[in-house]
Amino acid sequence: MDQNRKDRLEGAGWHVGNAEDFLELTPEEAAFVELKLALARFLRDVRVQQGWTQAQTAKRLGSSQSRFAKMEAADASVSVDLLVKSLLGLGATREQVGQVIARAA
Amino acid sequence: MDQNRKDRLEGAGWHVGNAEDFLELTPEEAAFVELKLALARFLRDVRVQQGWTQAQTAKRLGSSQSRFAKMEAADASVSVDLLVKSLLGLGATREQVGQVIARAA
DNA sequence: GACGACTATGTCGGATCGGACATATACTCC
DNA sequence: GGAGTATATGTCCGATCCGACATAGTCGTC
Repeated sequence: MDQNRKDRLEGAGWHVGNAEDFLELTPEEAAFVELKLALARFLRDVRVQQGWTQAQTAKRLGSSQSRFAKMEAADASVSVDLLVKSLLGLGATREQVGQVIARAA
Repeated sequence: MDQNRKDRLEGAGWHVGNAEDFLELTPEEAAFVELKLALARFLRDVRVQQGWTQAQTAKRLGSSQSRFAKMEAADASVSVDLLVKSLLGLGATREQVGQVIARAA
């Protein structure tokens, strides 16, 4: 979010924070959800990069469009296991996955 | 395993392979279990480094000694989620976790 | 504004996971 | 060799996850 938008919202009585503030997560919990979000974003990147739809990609992985959508959304019902397995299944390397988690990507 | 040991075993009629060969895993599956093993080893390193027992560490994480033993053993009943959450709970950083995953075995 | 293609959300039944307990094994010290 | 401490293994059952289906929303194109 850019600073202008933040200022406008706060001027209108909103407080702009992040997931940690809002849900009162511990630092570890926050780190975990951010890690999951990073994997989810990378998953979308990989798919879009290859020009596939969610439905195509899900089928390729033996899953469904709806679950794949939840993966990309880092839904609470999606595990890191599933994200990592899916990424590896789409051809991402262990190194890439590590990079994404470490925050470099 | 060093080459001497390998030679001795093969001389005795054993074939020395790896999990992928033995269980006939696909490359992705193999990458996934190796990734899990790397996390498990790191978990043990972190604990030992700090001079704690499994029981102490488990309690600290709100788990049990038996489950923690399974984590360190990368048991099939242990998810990557649990390993990552535990590592973060013990103070490891997201960067460290990423490094461990990215690292060539 | 209807249609088609794509994505998002809600829900369910079966599958897997996780804390707990019991018990087994390994090692040390006396 | 018995006691104490640490780690490993097997099992149970409540909690969570996942594929699937249904359906709702979004975005073009006509």
